[in-house]
Amino acid sequence: MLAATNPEALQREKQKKRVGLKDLPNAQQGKVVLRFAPNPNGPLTLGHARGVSINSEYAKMYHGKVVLRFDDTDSKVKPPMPAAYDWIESDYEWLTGAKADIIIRASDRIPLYLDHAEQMLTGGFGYVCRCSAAAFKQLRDGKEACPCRPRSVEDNLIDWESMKEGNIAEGEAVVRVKTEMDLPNPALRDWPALRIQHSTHPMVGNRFKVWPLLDFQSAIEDHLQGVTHIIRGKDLMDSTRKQTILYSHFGWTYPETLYWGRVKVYEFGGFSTSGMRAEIENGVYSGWDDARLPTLRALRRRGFDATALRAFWIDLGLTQKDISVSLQTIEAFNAKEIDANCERRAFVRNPVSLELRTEMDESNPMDMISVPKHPDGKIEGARIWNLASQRILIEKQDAEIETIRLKDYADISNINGRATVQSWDRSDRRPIVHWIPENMARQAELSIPNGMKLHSVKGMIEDFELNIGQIIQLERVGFAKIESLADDLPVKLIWLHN
RNA sequence: GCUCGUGUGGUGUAGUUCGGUCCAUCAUGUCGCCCUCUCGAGGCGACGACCCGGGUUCAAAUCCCGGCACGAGCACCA
Repeated sequence: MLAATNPEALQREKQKKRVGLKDLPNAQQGKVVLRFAPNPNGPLTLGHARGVSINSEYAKMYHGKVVLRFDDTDSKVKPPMPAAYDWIESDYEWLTGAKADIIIRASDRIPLYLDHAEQMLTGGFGYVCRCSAAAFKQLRDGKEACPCRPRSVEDNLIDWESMKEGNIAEGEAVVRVKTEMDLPNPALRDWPALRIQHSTHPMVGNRFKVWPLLDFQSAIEDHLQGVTHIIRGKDLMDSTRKQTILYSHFGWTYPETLYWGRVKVYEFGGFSTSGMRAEIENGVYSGWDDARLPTLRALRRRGFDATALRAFWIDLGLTQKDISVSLQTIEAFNAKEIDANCERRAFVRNPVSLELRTEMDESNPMDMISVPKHPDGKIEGARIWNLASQRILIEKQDAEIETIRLKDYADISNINGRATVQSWDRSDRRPIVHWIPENMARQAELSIPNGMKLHSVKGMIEDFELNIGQIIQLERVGFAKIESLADDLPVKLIWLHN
């Protein structure tokens, strides 16, 4: 019966998960222009990485471009940080493997915005408003137009010139975009486009007295750059609506707009750049690359891989849900990415020294052994261990077990600090432990970020071809990166993940 | 309060446009087993979800109505 009504239902296939990002609406190959527009008030964080990853991935899918735009039009509330421009450019490059196609700073382009503001005034779809913010809000909430609204273009232009000259004090005037005053959403009614700021901008000084607000600057610049698709947080949905009104005043077509929800990573909480900045200044954190911070610089320092990070964000995709993810998931992506490139080394925490009694005989005269750099042979070569000293180190915990197998070497019994070889081959199912010959061991300190704290684990590391910056997998411990190798000091390791 | 948005296993995601191929995908997680050599690795397996209530229909995760929950915006910040 089913066969008659719906033949295909008989041979149902398991469905597949779509891989990669959804198609962009109304996108043409080679013509897509996207943008990533951070505020340069610090380096990029894990949260920004979502924007960078998704925008650059779409650009790749459609052979389009990404505009990296610094939205630095406020020098009072969120003053830009001069060093952050370069940081962000290099963070972007690290993450995507290439520089952004176009890089611009809003603060370099103020005349363009002022010019459009003037067009708006001349065109009669904007006006200079001299009401106080509070007074305007009250009128707006009552759907009433403010007294400045019906003034003539000429009067507006006169005030506009005074604003630009610096003859009107901050807060005394603002340029508004005309909308319907009875719009259901009060946030949209005659929204402010430019305001007066007499403070000094760190990049361009005090050349300009009038500065555009984000909604205006961003709208004009998107048009100037030919942006076809905007991907932004859903907290900016009202921006889209405001800007759409402005676009129709100018006779432009608004770009396709997509949104994402808020992301929280359990281990880090939110990502407030200004919050981190304050904590760094207070000495709570050592710097932007402090291992406890969710900045890209900190993650990079710990050994997170850019490809893995991108893969993680692309897998999450673009949804409007507010989500909480675990760092563990990111770590799983990272482990998959780096495992094949990480050599293995032994790191013995809380080392206990044992005397190794081998009773060398014909069958096993070796005092040199070789252990693979990677268990699957994904990395060529071996680590050569010299057993001349006849003393070995194992972890205290492992020393409490009487019969163990020294990984890649021998089954032993451990009685009163004496390790006696029982068999070279694996003879039973005793636990396998990692170990190192004492003469191959070097002091090391592993630093493990754990929430707000930074734990330190001391131990001895296998001293075989260690290099600064190298990410290794400590056998039975996890991934770590070598931070420093000073001659007389313990090797410094920074923890990555399991 | 007003405006807007979102609800699929512990977490994240696919599927929702055009109802049947979905007793619902994949990843992560948890648990278990295996391992001729990392028991915090690797292999295998199991667990676990369509917010609720109605309606339309032969058939609803998918369409309609009504609830509920959560989130965001309502700055002369970005």
